[in-house]
Amino acid sequence: MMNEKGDEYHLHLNQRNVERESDETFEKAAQLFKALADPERLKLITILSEGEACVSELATKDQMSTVSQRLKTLKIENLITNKRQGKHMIYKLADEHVYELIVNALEHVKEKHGI
Amino acid sequence: MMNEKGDEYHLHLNQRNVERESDETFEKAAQLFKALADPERLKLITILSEGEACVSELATKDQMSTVSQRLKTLKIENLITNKRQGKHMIYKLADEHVYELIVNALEHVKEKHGI
DNA sequence: TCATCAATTGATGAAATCATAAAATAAGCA
DNA sequence: TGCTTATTTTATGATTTCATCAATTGATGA
Repeated sequence: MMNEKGDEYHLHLNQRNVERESDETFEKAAQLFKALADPERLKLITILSEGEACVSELATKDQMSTVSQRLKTLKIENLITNKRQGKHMIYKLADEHVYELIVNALEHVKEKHGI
Repeated sequence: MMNEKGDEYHLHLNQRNVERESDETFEKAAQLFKALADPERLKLITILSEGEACVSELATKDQMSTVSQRLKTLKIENLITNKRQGKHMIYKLADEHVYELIVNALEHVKEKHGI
């Protein structure tokens, strides 16, 4: 099959705007996505999008440690924050922005995979 | 330290809307995020946001294989599409939606990490 | 067939995940 | 204060999953 100009093909790109973002930014963004790259962590965020909750509300007794670890992962990426209230540690979303990110992803998934 | 109601704390949640999303959806969304969880793949998407490009535009000769693999990862998640044009395989973003997802993430990162 | 461009495969090393057990933090009470 | 319980976090190690590089294979056009 032929294309418009024989086999010639080059440079559709408008000379690289990429460098506007630093390597560090890409690195950090990748880490953010990594934190989101787990269905259980996504569930946690979805739950927290309805309101704050403490760890025992988010986990049964035998999942505690695992859930706590997941929350830590999310916290490191500033996706959630926590505060202590007596014996409880209460978690909530860092901001609405976070949830929108996930809603977008869920939409993309439903659209592209046709769920 | 005391909180408002002694040590009592419970259920700030408005009864779980989570189940509106199926496990499958969370699973797929997590896979999507996984595909985005790599700085090099994010760079590729950013480059492609400026226009379509073939593999050799995206890679030096010795990176070809690696770049090709990254593109495949992105394609599996329907983040990019490709078409053949002669010997070249030309890639582009699946839709603008995709890029917005990343822009959101970059914004979050810059805001929270203060870059 | 030869040269170019891209995709796939296989081997290797690095990283994430989960469950278990131990430690930290806070509160209640004698 | 010291002891006990409730809640959450951290450390450890086994397992699995991922990324990368190099080499091979496949596809296209001359």
